[in-house]
Amino acid sequence: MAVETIEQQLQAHGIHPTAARILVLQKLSELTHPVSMTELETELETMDKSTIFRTLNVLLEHHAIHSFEDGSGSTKYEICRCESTVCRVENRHIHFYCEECRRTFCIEDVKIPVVALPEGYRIETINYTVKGLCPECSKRKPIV
Amino acid sequence: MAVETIEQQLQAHGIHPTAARILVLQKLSELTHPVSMTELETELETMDKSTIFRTLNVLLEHHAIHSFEDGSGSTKYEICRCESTVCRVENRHIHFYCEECRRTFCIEDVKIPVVALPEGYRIETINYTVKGLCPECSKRKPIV
DNA sequence: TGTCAGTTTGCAACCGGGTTGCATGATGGG
DNA sequence: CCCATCATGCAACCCGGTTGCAAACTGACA
Repeated sequence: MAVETIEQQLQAHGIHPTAARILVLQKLSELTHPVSMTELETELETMDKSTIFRTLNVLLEHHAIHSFEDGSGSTKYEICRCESTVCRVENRHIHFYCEECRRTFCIEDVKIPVVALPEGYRIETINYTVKGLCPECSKRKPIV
Repeated sequence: MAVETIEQQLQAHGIHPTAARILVLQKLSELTHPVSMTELETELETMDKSTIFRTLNVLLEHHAIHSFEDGSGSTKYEICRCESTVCRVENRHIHFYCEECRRTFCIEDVKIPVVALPEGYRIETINYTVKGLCPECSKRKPIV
């Protein structure tokens, strides 16, 4: 993807660029790890929770960002770094949730394996999250 | 697995069989689809929410049942039908969540694809849930 | 069989993520 | 410049999940 401003990214996805949307997308593009709504709330103190909520939904609907559940109890959001405006599910990477330190990792190198479903199912998105111990915590904990 | 009573199943997993635990496991073994805590609550009217909650956790800890997040917002539970008392992740089937009718389907025939993670990660469990439209709803909705 | 410690359960209250209604504020087209 | 429309903040709410505590139960031992 060519270098472009946040505003251009929004417009490319057909989203009317407002201050809130620029700020949220900006923040998401800065962060190197997926964040929850609550984390965004603390990052963007000036912005109301409901605004963040609605902004994230707009970004999601227009496929400017992804969301997924990692089992931490709160949905995580991350910017979509696809070339095109539509991001195919097989291009998305998997995530790892550490049950010890409760951090969520992007495993950029590993893409979501796509299975074949029985006739009739229409796939919209796939959630592939591995849970366990991250390398750091794994070292500290003995093998059972 | 040989035919055995719910009580025996509990004991096989090292769980002290109490009335509540038998009822919950009983109910889970009857149901053919994964259920949320709330659904269990309505199924088992006599039992308190907190009891169900704690019971599910006991069953989970002892690997008598599985849980997973389907993106509906509430965790789903289903009985573990593995031969052995430990259920390997590659034997588990995937789930499909219909965004239209909000039902969760077991796709028994399709097992969770297991990926290789970078050095250091210790895998405990994998959540693989496909979201989209189920065959029924797919028929009713035009292709975009 | 009675007693006691440890376990299980129900009740009530709580927490926090997510969601909504409503009123105000910004925006862009005519 | 004005109005319709969209975006935002505020406050309240909903609901799944969680916890503290006291009462009920259970099982081991005397």
